[in-house]
Amino acid sequence: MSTPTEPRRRTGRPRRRGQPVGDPTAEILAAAGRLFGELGIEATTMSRLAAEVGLGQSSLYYYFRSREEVVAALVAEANVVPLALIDRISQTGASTAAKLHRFVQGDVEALCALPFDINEIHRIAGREQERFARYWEERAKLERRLASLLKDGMAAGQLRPVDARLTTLTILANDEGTQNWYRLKPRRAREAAIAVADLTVAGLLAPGHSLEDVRDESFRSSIETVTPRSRSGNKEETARP
Amino acid sequence: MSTPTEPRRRTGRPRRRGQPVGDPTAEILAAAGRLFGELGIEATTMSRLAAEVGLGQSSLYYYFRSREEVVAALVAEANVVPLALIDRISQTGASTAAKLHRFVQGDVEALCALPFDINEIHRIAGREQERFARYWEERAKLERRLASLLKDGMAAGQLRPVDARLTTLTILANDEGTQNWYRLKPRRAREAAIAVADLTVAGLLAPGHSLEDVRDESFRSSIETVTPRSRSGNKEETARP
DNA sequence: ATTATCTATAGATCTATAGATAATGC
DNA sequence: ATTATCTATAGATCTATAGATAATGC
Repeated sequence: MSTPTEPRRRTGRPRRRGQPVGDPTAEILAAAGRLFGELGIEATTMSRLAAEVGLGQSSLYYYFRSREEVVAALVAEANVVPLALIDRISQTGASTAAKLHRFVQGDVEALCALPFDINEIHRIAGREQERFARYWEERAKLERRLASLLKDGMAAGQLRPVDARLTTLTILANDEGTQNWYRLKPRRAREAAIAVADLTVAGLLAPGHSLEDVRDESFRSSIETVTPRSRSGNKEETARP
Repeated sequence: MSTPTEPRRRTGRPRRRGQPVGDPTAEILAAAGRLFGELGIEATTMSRLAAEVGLGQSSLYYYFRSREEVVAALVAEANVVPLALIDRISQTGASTAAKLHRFVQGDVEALCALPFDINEIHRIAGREQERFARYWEERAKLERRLASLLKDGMAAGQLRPVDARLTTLTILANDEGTQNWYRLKPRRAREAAIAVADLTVAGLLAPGHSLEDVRDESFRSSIETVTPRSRSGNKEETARP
């Protein structure tokens, strides 16, 4: 519970095998994410998770009250990255279409960088609406942001008129569906992310606007932006070239 | 094992509670599909499934060698509907864009009509490539069909030039992602299916072609086609209005 | 005799708790 | 004394099998 700034010495009975770490909470969560992706959430047991971080099974209960709590901790993270992404892009001075292009590409890449299947998270969070109220609030926020982006674009005449809400849900669904096939394949994921962004933007541009122009603007504006969008939420990933 | 034409009398010890049925295999599979969707595949136990069809848990083993076999039987069905759909549409005389529109709309609707989460099926089938070889063959077939449809459209100048394979995968991923949000919500699913089809086709049309024209042709051609695309693969579904 | 079910249960997990124990810190 | 681990285990499942049994059919 103290500051994790330095690799501080910890007391307590030593582990039977394996290196003592600082606060293992983060390590446990990272391992859980990996295993959730590898084996599926339901199939990941506390024993397996403990083995992954070099602890005894029961030792996990020192850090998490229950298995459910581990799941909840990861569920909580799922909407954070896309929300931060759309916030950051919104502050940009780019045109709506370019913003949309950047969002879709970034969202697909971010989802693909998650170690677990976002669709499984949805399913689990969906089964217990109250328990995961926070999750659904953030999801709703994300939807509102994206919908208002679309409305801006329509008002400006850059996007053709569509049902903003329905299109929002479709776009997010597309991004998530793509995750299924390109998760943890950074190179192909980037390629796919651009393809999805192209398809989405081209599908929404009003007549007389060219996808090429939007792409150019999107890539240019994403370079100009200060940060190259750190994917630091995900330690396991090697940076793509 | 005999012909299921008439509600034939069955012998054997009677069920403790519940109606005797003809061959319960189909009923078991239908119930399994429903439960897989409701509880998730991993969380569906043989006890729960047995209860659902009014049998004792161990009686299921008279029809299926193992739990895995039940899963495999449902996995096997997942690609059948979209494959049949693209075959049927291909034989039509419509333009490529209209065919594409019809396929996407039909695919989304068909996926949404499945009682279970197609993404979960993918995950399970993906984990054991050899065991589900048949599944992946059919999937590959579906991809080939769709890719060649796209190539036709590009050759005819109706679609803008894109990477056919990458776009194929993107389209299928989009359809599947949509399933996550509209499964078992027939009305909204239809609306969403049209939205996805619109977005997809608009995103691929070459300059000078209008989405409106394609939509008109798509709807017209789908009415002209003999069958209104029975969804008979899925007995539980009530027809939508 | 054959069939389709049932009851009972072995064996394998899995979660979560109780309580012991080996470190460090005071 | 406090902390972080361990060992051991209760209690709850879950899958799959063995073997009994109540029907029908011959």
